Amino acid sequence: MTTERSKPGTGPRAARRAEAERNDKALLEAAREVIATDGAHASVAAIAARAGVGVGSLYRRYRTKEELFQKLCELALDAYLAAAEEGLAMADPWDGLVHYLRAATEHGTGSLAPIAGTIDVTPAMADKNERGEQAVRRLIDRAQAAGVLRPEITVVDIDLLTEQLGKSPLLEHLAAQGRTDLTEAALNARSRLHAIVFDGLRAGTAPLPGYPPSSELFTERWSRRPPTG
Amino acid sequence: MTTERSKPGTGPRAARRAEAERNDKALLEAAREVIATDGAHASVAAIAARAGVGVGSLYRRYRTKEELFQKLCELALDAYLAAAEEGLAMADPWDGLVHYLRAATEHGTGSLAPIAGTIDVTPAMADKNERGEQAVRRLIDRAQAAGVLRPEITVVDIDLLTEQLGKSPLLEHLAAQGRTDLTEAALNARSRLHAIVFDGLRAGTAPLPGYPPSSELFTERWSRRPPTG
DNA sequence: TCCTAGCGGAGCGATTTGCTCCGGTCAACC
DNA sequence: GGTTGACCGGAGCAAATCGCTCCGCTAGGA
Repeated sequence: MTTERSKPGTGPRAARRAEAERNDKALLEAAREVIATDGAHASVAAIAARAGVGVGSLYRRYRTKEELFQKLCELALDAYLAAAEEGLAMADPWDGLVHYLRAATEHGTGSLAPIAGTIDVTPAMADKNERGEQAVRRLIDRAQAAGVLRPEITVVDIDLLTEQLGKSPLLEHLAAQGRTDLTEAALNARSRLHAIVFDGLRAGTAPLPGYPPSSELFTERWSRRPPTG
Repeated sequence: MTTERSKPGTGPRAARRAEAERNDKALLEAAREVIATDGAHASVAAIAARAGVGVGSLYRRYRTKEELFQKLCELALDAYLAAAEEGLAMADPWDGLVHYLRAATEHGTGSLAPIAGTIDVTPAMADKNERGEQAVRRLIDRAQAAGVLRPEITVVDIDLLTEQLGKSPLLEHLAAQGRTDLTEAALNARSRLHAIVFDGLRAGTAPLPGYPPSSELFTERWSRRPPTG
């Protein structure tokens, strides 16, 4: 990961390096939060301020705003993939699926959907997305084979559900207002909603209405640039 | 409603009046759509353009951008109240609740949540909100008394659920891209998700986790102005 | 003591904002 | 046919905000 020249790790300027790394983490998290509340209009100044660093430090690490956003997406896709694989590692198919859904919706990475279409899709993003999708597919197949997940549910259904639940207007709004005292209550409220939805996913109820959604619904969103401006 | 001097209704300048009314309708619908995609940053120019009118016409009807947004909120609250009363008029308690949820989530009025906190709450808004809340409470009580709705669900649960489902990132994004060809497929996909959630609301499953959410979660969002700027 | 990697943020030009203001249009009257 | 006047669309304004550059400064290592 690091190009080694003259003692890395605990090398000469190790303290600076550590600070830089902390700043990078803060930057990425701040970006997620600001995008969650401001959408694609999120400004670099707001992101830097929230991270507690100067805009200069931001631009030393990312050549452009778009590059930062792309990095953010790649990390989110990594998180999805990791969550799906953790779910697959669990013995119970239902618990595995719920584990994935919880991880994918509760970490806040779903909030960066608004930047879809405003940045270019890097090869890394496409690859990570592909691998994540396959893992989720396995998760679904396994749960349906065990008869615990409604049989007519598709990957697209789950993807759309993840996106719908990943964004929490309430939490984002409270965060923007600085009402950290209500965060715990809001998290509790959200977990109740999610529990309702998970129960709705269980097999045993009447078939869903309509037809299985096409995967085009998802791919088209990222492949196009915004509508001519 | 109109100050009558020299024949109103089919009066002398009736044609102009009709055009003005059409413009007003278009303006309100355009505002909803633009807010859905751009959030609170939605610009008056974008709204006017989407409505197909000049900004001048917008400002003749609303003295300020905030006034337009307030009107929009009042209309949305009217729609909620009407939907709840329609639900109460239905014989079956479950069908009545689902009717309300569908109406409240599918009309797109939920998308204006992002402007919460950016505009002042008018007395009319507070009143309409109060009456709507009471109607929803009756809807919930009735369904729980009939044993068809999970007994631990509260008004706040339902309000949060309405907000969560009211915003459709997929539909808004496709609309922003002008992909009207995919709208029907997106509507189908959304109705499937909603069906899943409605099934999750039905009585007969294990109790929800956590504790009933406090109503403070909702009221606080509207009562405060944004965090000092 | 000096060196220098990395820092924060003032400031740049370009863009976008909410809003005003005015010339043009068209149905209704004389 | 000419006049009127309500209503329209959008050019244009000052102010705010944008992405990004640049530079003076701080603080650890030699």
